Amino acid sequence: MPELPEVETIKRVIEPQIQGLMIDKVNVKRPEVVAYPAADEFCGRLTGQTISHMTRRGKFLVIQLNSNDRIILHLRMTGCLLLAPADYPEEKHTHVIFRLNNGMEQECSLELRFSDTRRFGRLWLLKNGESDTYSGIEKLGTEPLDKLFAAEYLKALLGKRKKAVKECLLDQSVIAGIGNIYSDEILFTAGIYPARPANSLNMEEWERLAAAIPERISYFIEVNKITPEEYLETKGQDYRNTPFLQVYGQEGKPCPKCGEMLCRMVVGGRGSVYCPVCQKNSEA
DNA sequence: GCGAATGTTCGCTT
DNA sequence: CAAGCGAACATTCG
Repeated sequence: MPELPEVETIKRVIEPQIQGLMIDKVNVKRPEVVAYPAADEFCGRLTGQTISHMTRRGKFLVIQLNSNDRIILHLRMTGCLLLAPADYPEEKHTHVIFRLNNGMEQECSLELRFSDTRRFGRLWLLKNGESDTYSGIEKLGTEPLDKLFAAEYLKALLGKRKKAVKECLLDQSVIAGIGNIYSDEILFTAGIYPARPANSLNMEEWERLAAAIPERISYFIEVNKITPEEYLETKGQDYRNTPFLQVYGQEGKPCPKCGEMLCRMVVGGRGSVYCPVCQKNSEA
C-alpha cells in the first residue's frame, strides 16, 4: 500500500488520536514481523510506555515514546496500520496489537493494529539513544519535500549512473519515499522515458524531474486526504486505488495529455507504464 | 494454474 | 570490487 504519500496519510490520520496515550498491552501474534528485538522483549519493554508523537521518514513510520524509546515501522507491500475501538472486528492478517489506555473501560479502549497480508512489513524497537543499525532508516536519502531537494542534488548523485532513471528514483538512499506508483507518475509529469540511462539526462531534464518530484508527492498527499472515520470504515485500504493516477495501472488507456495509448514495459524488474509520445526515448 | 502485485535484501554471476 | 540480476519473503487477485 505504502509509498510516501500513503504513509504520510496514515501518519496524519493516526497521530493526533494516539498522542499521550499509554500502551497497556502489546500482543504479537506473529513474532517474525518484529525484526528487533525478540518479540517478548519488544512487548515487555513497551508495556506501560506513553506515546509522545509519530513521525514519518521516507516510507517509515516512527512512534516516539516519552522515554525516548521509539518504534520504527515499515509497511512494505501490504502492511496496514489501523486505530480501532477494542470491540471493532479484527482484520484478517492482524499480527501486532497495541492496546492503548484512553481513560475508558478496557472494552472501550483503543487498539492500534498492524496487519499485513503478505507479511513483509517489519517493526523495530530502539532504546533511548540506541543507534538504529537494523531498520535501514539511517540510510535514507533526502526527503522529496525537503527544501534541499533540487536538480543539482539529483544530478550530483545520479548524473553518472548508467542505470535507468526510473530505477534511480526508487533508490531510497538517494530520495526517500518514492515507489513504483509515484516513480511512473513523476516521470510522466516530467516527460521522461522511464528506461533512459540516468547519465543521459541533460540539465533541463534534471530540472523538470526535480520539479515534478515534490509537485507530484505533495499533490498526492493532498488528494489522499481522508477523515479518521473514512479511514476506519475503509480499513485503511481505500485510498490505495486513487482515481488521480495518470499512468500507473492505466496501460492501454489513452494518455491524459495527448490521447495516445499508454504502454507498459519492465524497467529494473518493475512494471512501468508510460506514454510513448509524451515520454519519448530521445537521449537528448 | 500462472503471473503479477504499492518493497527490500541477499547471494550469485559478470 | 562493483554492478547487475534473479530469487526470496507470503498471499491474493485476475
